[in-house]
Amino acid sequence: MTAPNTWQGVQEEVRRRIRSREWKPGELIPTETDLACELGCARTTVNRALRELASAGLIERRRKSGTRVARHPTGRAVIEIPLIRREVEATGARYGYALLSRATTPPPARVAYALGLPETARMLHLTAIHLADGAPYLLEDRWINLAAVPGAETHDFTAQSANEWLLETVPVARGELAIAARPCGKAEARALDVAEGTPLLTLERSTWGPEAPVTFVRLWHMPGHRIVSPIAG
Amino acid sequence: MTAPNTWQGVQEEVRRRIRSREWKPGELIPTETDLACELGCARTTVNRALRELASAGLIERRRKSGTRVARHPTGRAVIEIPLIRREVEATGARYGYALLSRATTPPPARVAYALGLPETARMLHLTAIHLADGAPYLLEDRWINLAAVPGAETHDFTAQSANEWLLETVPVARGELAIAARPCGKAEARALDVAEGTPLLTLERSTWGPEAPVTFVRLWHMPGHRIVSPIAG
DNA sequence: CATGTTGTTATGTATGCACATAATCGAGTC
DNA sequence: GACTCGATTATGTGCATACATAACAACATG
Repeated sequence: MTAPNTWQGVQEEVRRRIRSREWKPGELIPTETDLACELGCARTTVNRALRELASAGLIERRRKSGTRVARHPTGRAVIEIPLIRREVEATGARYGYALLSRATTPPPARVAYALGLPETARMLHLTAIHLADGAPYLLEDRWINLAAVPGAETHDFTAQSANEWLLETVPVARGELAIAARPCGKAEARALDVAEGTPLLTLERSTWGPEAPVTFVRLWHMPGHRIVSPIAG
Repeated sequence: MTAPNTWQGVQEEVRRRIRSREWKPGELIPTETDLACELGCARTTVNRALRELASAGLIERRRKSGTRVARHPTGRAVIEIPLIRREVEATGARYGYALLSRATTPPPARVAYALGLPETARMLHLTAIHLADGAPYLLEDRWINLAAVPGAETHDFTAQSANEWLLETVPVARGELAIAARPCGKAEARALDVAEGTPLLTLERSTWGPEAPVTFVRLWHMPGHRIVSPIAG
């Protein structure tokens, strides 16, 4: 084995030794210093290679104790959350958007709970549909916390989706995603032109700004929709 | 603002400037050298901070052109894929497992297609149920490529789930995850004790070894199951 | 005008060194 | 024996420097 001399090379070599069971799960691997010496590169280089492997979950590191091969390499899938418009356009289809309803009302319990807001909070409730080549693609059911985004009250959402407007307007600090399968209700059936009760994939996103909750949105996908992503390992 | 002097500090400062719109979306930010000078640290430190921000999607970097704030900060959710046993035990419940069926048959078209195998391939078909405190938790419908994992043919899967055995036995190179909502079929209804047609969340995983496809598995979750994960941003 | 050639520049990476930090081990003390 | 406290050690990080590489720009040449 010639010296790789790049952190990618080192990483590949370590991956190989793990795959080939040369280093078994749970086993301690050589120290950074030893590896650097063996592979003929600097410790910094080994460090970077191992650091990324650790964040990928392939190895576990603890100061002083050393580095060991993860016992149960817990795979992780990274799901990208693009703009819906981009998602549609990426399939080659023409994107369309229409606002279906708009109202300022207190949130239902499930929304208030998800955002940690009182049920008396003033919120803007929007429903909108996203189209691909004129056909329904996605139904959006959104609640915006007016205390956190006062501008939303006067903004016109008929041309641009709340999705895009919020991204441009409000800095997002953190969020949470929940994926579930739900039966299509009456309202969704009408909007998506689907039989009531059809299993639909729904995504729920809660997002928080630096201080206050910003928005909660439930997205209803069309029947058969799949979220696909590679698994890192 | 005192000099942070750590890459986390630099990162936080950059995040702050982006959040506060001091650097606007699409805008070019100072070069690493300039930032290092301004913040009173080495370029290496700035580089690390920016590198991680780029991989988080908050900024976009190109050689020579420089670094700019991402126009549409594409959030990403990281879904952990733990051992099912661990997932159950993490809820505090007692884990149980039972093999339901076992057969060596050629794969149906959808499985062959997902793995890129001919429909004449020899595969081991297993169905099994995972229990939490004795109640159905998850139905597993698995296909194993016997050409890639010959040992599976003689292995006894009544005690240990294929999930765990494969993880310990076969090195995994890459995989793909697909999430969908499906109506519960007749067989699933019987195994999970759920009404036929109920919307169920299904996960499909295809995994490949260094050379050949290893296994395809479809997991049927109980009604109402949610996959929850934080969104990085 | 089209096209290649050469600089310039910002990011990407490797290296040697120093010190920080956390965890572990073992000696010494009560 | 239990406990405290330091020595040891592996990882974590910062810095200065050097060179690599990609991309853009400006110039030169047919």
